[in-house]
Amino acid sequence: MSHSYEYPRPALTVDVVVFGVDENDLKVLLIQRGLPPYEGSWALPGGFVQENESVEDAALRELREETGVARAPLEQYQVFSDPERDPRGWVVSVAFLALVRLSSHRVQAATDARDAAWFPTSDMPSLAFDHESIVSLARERLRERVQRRPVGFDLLPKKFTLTQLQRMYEKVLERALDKRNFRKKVLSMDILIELDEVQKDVAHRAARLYSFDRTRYREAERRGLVFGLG
Amino acid sequence: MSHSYEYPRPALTVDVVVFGVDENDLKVLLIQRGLPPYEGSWALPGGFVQENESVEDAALRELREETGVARAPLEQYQVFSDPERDPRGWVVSVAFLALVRLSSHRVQAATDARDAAWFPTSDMPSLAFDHESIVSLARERLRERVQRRPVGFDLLPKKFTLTQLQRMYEKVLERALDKRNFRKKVLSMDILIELDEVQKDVAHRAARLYSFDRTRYREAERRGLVFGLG
DNA sequence: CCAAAAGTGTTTCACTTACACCCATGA
DNA sequence: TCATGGGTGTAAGTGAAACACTTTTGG
Repeated sequence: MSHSYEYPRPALTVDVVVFGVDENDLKVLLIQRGLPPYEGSWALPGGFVQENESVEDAALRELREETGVARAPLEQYQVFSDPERDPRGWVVSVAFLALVRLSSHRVQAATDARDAAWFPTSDMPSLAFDHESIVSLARERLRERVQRRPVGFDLLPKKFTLTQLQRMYEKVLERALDKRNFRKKVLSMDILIELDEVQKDVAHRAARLYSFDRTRYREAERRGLVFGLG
Repeated sequence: MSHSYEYPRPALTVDVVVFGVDENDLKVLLIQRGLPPYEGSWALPGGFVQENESVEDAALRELREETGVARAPLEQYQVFSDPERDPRGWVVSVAFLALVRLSSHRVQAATDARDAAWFPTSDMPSLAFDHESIVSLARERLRERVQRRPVGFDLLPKKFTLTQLQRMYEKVLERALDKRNFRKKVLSMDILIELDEVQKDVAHRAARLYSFDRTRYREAERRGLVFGLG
């Protein structure tokens, strides 16, 4: 390693794949570009990293600026650095995935973006740059992640039914799960709080609500629990 | 995202944590810096990414230049971007891990390096920059990786005994494994070729040699095998 | 009373774990 | 002949998977 100023430097960006789920779909938040290149195309939210911040800070900042999402668990998962990936020249991007409660956020187009909207993963427009590969790798990572870490709860409302939890897993994993086995397993981990509350406004028997208890999760983990679901 | 030339740019480097095992230890390849900052300190091999290459290319190139290792499976695992991490200023680094057959490589100090040597992970010097965190995260990743993907074979000679395989796992995972269960499991996957050859020059019964067959592994995977060991 | 989803246990099977002795070889 | 690691099988236990009916509620 020599003196850094001797070397040409890339532009450094972050791209964030923001996932949410509703009753029907796993969705990704996209923005429509307001500037060239790819003006008018849909793309991932993201932008340039600044000198006084880490890439994590930059991803959070862009998330706030472009989508109004104030805080979300973020995870860095891959650097995209093919020299040809950006027509403007040498632009290296760090990809993140973020999980949000779809219900709690109203999206808002911001700087540089003409529009912002949620798209079901099953029906997405074609994307600018190499953003399609970035999204498809993100889905892969999310699938792995959700099975081994209790991150799926970040996609649900704070209070949820076991059926909502199961549906979320089924959408992320893209396969059906057995109801009884699923419930048995989740409950046996002892990481949920059973609330004295049930669903409202449903045209059938109201389901019990639960919430994820991170403290209990950490305790269970110390006692030897290995989280695994799906 | 706006025009990239409007933005300040970081220097971009790669750092490679090269792992090897011998009969005694899990080891990491380090170089002793020949230039400031941290002149004389031990550090990870690595260097600046060039404009016409991806970070993967850069990692491979640095590996070749600094250690003589021509090809090794490389995996990107984290970006380190704390603005304070490098006293020279804004230097963002992409960390890789690489697995090599210790026996097949003679290390050689190269450009910018005063010396290069293998250190047991249990007895490493203190390192330049944030390289200690980079190494400790790499060990974590290696542990996860080796249990879920057949990458450990890259640390062994092409022909190995089941005991060597087990010892390698034990060093990486830092725990003892049961001999009979380990053998049963590995062999049941049907991904090894049992050679008509045995160990040479040992002062006891010579063990049978095996080799890993990637083609068979891929077939087994298509048939539904989920690799898991340890 | 009907539609819709909530809620609940048992059996089977596969896999993991624990465990100890004889064998082959070279010194 | 001894020291050193090589090589082997079984039984018990644990966790995963398959599977269907009754209950509650609102409309």
